[in-house]
Amino acid sequence: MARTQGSHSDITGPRIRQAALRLFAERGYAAVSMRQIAGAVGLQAGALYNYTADKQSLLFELMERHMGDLLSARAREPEAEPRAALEGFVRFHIRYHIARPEEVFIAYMELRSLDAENFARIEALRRAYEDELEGILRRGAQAGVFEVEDAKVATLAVIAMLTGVNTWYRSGGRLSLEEVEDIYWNMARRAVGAG
Amino acid sequence: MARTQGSHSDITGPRIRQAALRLFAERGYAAVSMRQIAGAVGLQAGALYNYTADKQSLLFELMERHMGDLLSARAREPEAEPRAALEGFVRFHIRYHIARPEEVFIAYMELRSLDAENFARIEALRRAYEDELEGILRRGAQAGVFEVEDAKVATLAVIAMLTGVNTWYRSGGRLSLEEVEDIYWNMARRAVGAG
DNA sequence: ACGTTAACTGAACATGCGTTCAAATCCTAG
DNA sequence: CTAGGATTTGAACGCATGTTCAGTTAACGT
Repeated sequence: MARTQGSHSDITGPRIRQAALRLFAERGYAAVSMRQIAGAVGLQAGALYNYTADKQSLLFELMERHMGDLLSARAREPEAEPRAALEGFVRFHIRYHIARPEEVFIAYMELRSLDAENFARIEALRRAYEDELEGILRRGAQAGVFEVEDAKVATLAVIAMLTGVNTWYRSGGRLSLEEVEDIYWNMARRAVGAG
Repeated sequence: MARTQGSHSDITGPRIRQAALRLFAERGYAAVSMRQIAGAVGLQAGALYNYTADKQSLLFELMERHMGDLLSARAREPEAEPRAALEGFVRFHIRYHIARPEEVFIAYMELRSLDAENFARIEALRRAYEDELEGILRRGAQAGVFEVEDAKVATLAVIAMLTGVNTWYRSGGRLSLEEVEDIYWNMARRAVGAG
């Protein structure tokens, strides 16, 4: 029978994923070796293969988990009419992304490190997330509360603007999370013509 | 005396830089080998070292040249009062970045592949470019024609929004460069409260 | 106390890396 | 035509890579 107590695998698995996450975010997937990941967890490289099929799967699972978590967290947000929905999306995005800088960084810098099949799967998840905002913008435009010339472009522009927060925000800095949310909400709101 | 005609070095140097640019943008610095760069130009790996001290310098020079070109092109733009200056900056940024997707991609994805000294130099150039926009926003805010709560954040938000165009724009696509410029100008303008 | 098995080590494999350099090749100047 | 320098080759260097696997270790259920 399998060991149910004291087994290291319940602990080692997450520790490996966390070390990989940190190192991939810091140095990039291609620049990180399996030996470095193993070393960060106090293992030999061979031991990693009890937890992942190969290096590529390790990256893919990190990205898939992140995108999955993002989408389910988003699904738990309440629905609302366009203006409130936009505010909800903006605040959710800022909060979620600020809390997970490493996952966000990887999910979007290491797309090119995925093989074709894995890339397609992550890309689909990303598109699903973008569709959330695009839907809000389209509904708002139709209702006449937003002014967007091109919903697709506006979607990508707003997401790019919001995600940019991760390039500079550091907790304990000059601005609180609340203040950052407010600033971005005001800019996003005005950008799509919602007075 | 040095050969003045028919010398390959005048041709080979640029060809190496262009191949490195393409490959670095496509696969990432760490994932590209000197042999692959040489192969793309029809050379053996050793020949590259007539043109660059090492792989790191090759990357640094690509990035430094790009940032230098960006800053001098920007310096050639006419000055204007805040609103027109903002429009000028937005259109310039969109135009310049759409024309050089590979340079832009590298200059901002491969910062972490630079050693400490090279990183500091590129970072300084990037900051100088950001200061251009920040100055415009501050002047406009002071003059009461813009409404920005935090000039630094607004600067980074607008630049992130504009640079995001490179993730989706493809020439020959649905929108012309002119239309893209217009859309982003309208969004940026409203985002900073310039009616 | 014992046998079972999950967890891990440590060495090995083939391959690729960045870089160096003597030798070969090519082209120009005279 | 030849001398000489610019340019490139091709092999070699030491080291790192991802992955495999027989063997060791240690904790569990019985």
